[in-house]
Amino acid sequence: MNTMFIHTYVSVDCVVFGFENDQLTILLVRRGEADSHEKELKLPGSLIYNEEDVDDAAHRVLFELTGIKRVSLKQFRCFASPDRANNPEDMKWLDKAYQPNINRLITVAYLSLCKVDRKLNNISKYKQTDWCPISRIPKLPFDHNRIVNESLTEIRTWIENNPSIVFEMLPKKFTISQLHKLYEAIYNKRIDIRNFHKKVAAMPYVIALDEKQKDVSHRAARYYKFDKKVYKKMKSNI
Amino acid sequence: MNTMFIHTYVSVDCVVFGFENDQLTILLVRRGEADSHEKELKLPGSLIYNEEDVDDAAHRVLFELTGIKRVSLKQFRCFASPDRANNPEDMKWLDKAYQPNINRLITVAYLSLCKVDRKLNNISKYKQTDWCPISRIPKLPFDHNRIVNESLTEIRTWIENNPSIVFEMLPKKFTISQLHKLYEAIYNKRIDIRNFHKKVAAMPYVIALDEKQKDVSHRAARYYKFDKKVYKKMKSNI
DNA sequence: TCAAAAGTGTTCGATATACACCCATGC
DNA sequence: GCATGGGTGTATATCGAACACTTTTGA
Repeated sequence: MNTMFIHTYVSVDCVVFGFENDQLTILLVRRGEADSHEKELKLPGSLIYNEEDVDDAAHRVLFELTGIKRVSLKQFRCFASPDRANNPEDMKWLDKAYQPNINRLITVAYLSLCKVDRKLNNISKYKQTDWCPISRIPKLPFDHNRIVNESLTEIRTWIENNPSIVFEMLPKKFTISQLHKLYEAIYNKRIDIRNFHKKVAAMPYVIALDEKQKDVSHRAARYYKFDKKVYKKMKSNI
Repeated sequence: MNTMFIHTYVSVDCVVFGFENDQLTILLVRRGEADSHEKELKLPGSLIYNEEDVDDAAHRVLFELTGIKRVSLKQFRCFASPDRANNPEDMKWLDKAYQPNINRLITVAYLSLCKVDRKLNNISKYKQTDWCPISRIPKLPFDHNRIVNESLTEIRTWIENNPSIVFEMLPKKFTISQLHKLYEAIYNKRIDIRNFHKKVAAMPYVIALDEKQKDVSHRAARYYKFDKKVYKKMKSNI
């Protein structure tokens, strides 16, 4: 056996964005099994199986987390530095979680979006999951902090290519204000609200509903919904 | 040893674009060693070594091909379908070129740009290399045709993020007409020449030289050059 | 009546698009 | 003098950015 070439395990790691309290948040899971006392958080991920494509593995991880089968996912980079998994803590965890003597591990990073009010599958192998605001991401194992940082620029280019994905972070019925704050969080800058209204009015796939907010101590905001069919028709007409 | 998870070799494959006869071309290499009678063409690539990052492996492959150490490279996707390397011909080639019993192989695809008049390292392990117009790419092994197709959309987003890279496909001195035809090839559409002149005039890093074409049977075109320093300074001022 | 957030138009500058003729050179 | 490609300007449409007040509601 020629040992000159790497023969390695491959994992996927998913950066799942949500939106809560006017902030982008990321879904983190506790590393360690149910009975473990490990406290450290990490990105949800998994080694990939035999006979499994990386895209399928990422879908599997997200299905285990959220119960959603057809989630939007974007592969954005392979991380393969030889020393990305040689921290003693990380190696110990790999030994325990998977098997001993994983000498090298490369990972393929994915981006995904999710509504934070979604009931997560805490019954699954992830004993605990947490939405963590991006301004307060703790030190994560492996190169997960780097992955998170790179995902923040990826999310913008993704939205520019496919504006429909932002609605995956909002409830089915949402107000312009919510959408506005979401855009402000994603681009990390103030966006003029009047220009924003115009921008939304130019999106034929954002449909005004008759319904309004109730029991708010100020003028009630109108609800809107995202219409997938209108979006697809519009996109196919380009 | 848990065999549930893949334990795989990893390769890099490079789609190197050039520009010749008003067409985008891709650099292909003959599969098979010097003494082989194999005729099939493939993308240049290599398994990655122990202790080597994928980015480094891609740089190594391009250095072997072109002799350029600091070439621009963009990782754009990991291809990991379980059946991407199970064509008998491809498996036979893997056995010969690397070692027997490579049961699975995932690859990380890179995009790069090169001047076609560059002297290529035909002395290297690639016995023969060919610039092949993208309109005439033959059937390639593995999923290399798919990789090429996806690279064509990647090159545009790359240029939009970094307009300086197109000059890597042109000679040091070039005419507006060459640049114009290159943009037309990349975007695969006609671009109005007067508007294009304005666009170039708005690029402070494209510098007019005093020199003009000689011995052409029409009005001689002025030469221009790309100024890296001006580009970097401009970019840092954003 | 006050606090708090919703909703609404106009102007300006920059940028992209459409479009046609004269110029320089070699043969 | 003609064929070939080089080089030039103007008018219009579109898009993004700046900017402030009135409306609705519950407390």
